[in-house]
Amino acid sequence: MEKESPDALEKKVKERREGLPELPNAEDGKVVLRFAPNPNGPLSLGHARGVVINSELANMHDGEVILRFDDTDSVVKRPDPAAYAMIEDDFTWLAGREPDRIVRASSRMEIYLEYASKTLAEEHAYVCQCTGEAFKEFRVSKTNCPCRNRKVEENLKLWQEMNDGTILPGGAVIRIRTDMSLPNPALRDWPALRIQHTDHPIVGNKYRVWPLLDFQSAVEDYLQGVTHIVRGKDLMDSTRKQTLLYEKFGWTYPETLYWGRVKVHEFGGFSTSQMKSDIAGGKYSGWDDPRLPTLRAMRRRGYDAGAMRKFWIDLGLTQKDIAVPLSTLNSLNAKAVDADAPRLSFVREPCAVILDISETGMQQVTLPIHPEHPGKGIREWPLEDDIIKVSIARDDMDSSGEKRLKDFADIKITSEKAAEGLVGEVTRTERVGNTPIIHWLPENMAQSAILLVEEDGELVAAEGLLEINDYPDGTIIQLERMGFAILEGLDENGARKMVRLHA
RNA sequence: GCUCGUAUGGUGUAGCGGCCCAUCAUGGUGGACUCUCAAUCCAUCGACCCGGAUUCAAAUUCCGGUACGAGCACCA
Repeated sequence: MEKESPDALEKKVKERREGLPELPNAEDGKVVLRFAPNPNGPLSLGHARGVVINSELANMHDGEVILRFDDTDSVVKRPDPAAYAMIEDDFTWLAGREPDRIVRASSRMEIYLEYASKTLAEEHAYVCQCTGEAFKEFRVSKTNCPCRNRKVEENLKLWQEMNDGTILPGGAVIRIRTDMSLPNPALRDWPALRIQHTDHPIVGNKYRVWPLLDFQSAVEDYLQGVTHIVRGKDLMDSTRKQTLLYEKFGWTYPETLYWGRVKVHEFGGFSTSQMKSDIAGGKYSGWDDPRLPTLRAMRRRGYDAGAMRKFWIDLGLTQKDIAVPLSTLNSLNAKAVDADAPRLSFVREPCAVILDISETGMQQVTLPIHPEHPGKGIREWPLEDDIIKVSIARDDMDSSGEKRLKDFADIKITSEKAAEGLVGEVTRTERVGNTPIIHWLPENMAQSAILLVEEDGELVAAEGLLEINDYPDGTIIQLERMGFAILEGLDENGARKMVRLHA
């Protein structure tokens, strides 16, 4: 009765792991992750990895994701008050749900300062008044800095002076007392808080001493009960520094995973601060300028959140530094968007051709809305007169000879009338041979339109004629022979506006 | 300089000592289909950084080398 052959039994098929690997030491339902951007601008494609990985991992383990704004620096990476809401919005769009908790570091300052004075009181830290230069020498020579021996009372007094403004920025810093002979120089008495008198965009001048990332993040992860941290491998030493602090308090450090650097080839050199100044300088129209790698810009162009999630999940969670072409994302996005994208004809830089169609006997042309989904219906282009005027793209005029107007007829250009345009002649309506197919529009089906497209870094508004349609704004369409675009209202001249997505 | 990390087809990725003459995706090539330069379909190309060691058996473990990357900020 054994139906399977012994061979089949031995040859079990090896399963390929789908999606992300399971989190180590994860108890379903109790996992807490966090995504912690600096709110100095909206999220970009690079941040998307953090949103996707963390939210996906939380989904897999029935856990929570915290969106934490690490806004403790008001000098180097100054927070943008408008960024908080943009980031929440970006997060929700990409993750497909809202973060379970939202934490703003700047509104938790009292807590951080309390922990800071506690580390001082318990001799886990000290006030260091050396200059950065001076301390660097102690660090490389593995020698203790003189401030290290200060008594607790003295430290507390200086701490007071740091907080009341007596000590100016740069005058002192709080260092965690680790061990100056540690082999890894990055860990030797690392700085935890510094003085900042620059007003904070959200909380103003209320605080004079602000925590650095390693301290703020360490304390907050503990308070929030974060169980797993996924971060860039450039933060490996942060993990080590923070673990040293956790040990002092008797806390257990979360499981930590790392990813390597990713470079998306087409979006090579964009940083949030660079984009910000370029927008201010008028180089870009705003955060949603189609040339930018921000989530807002990509969303505006028609990128699908699910495709973007798949993109990052497929790249996985490895520590390799990788460079991926945008075409990989585009390929996933095309798959996500194609089935719902109605086909339309767009004639860029149109030129008119006069045609006598009386011999064809055709009164209308019918085309599918989507060639693979006939159920979506058809498009009908009425051809009302014997002499009609059609438009074809200037680019399609380049080569001479016959052309086939898609789904209609083969034509050839016979002459040119200065006023009216070109004059053509229908040679046949049936499809024979392989006459090059071009797309076109009859005059009564054409409305003026512009297509916003990036060409060599410039945003070009390509003028042309779009097939008349009543799809609402935001509809992703496929322009036949050109690629995907999204409908976006009317421009100042009343022309239908489109933004190009990708091929 | 010190410390840490990574190395599988063009690009990503799976692989946790024998199911591996290595997975999947993307890409390239050829073909089929198609009144879109899209989509679909079929076929095909193409990789375990190098050298030792352990083992009956290594992409998988260990050691050394090389390459690349990161940290050593009063940024995050």
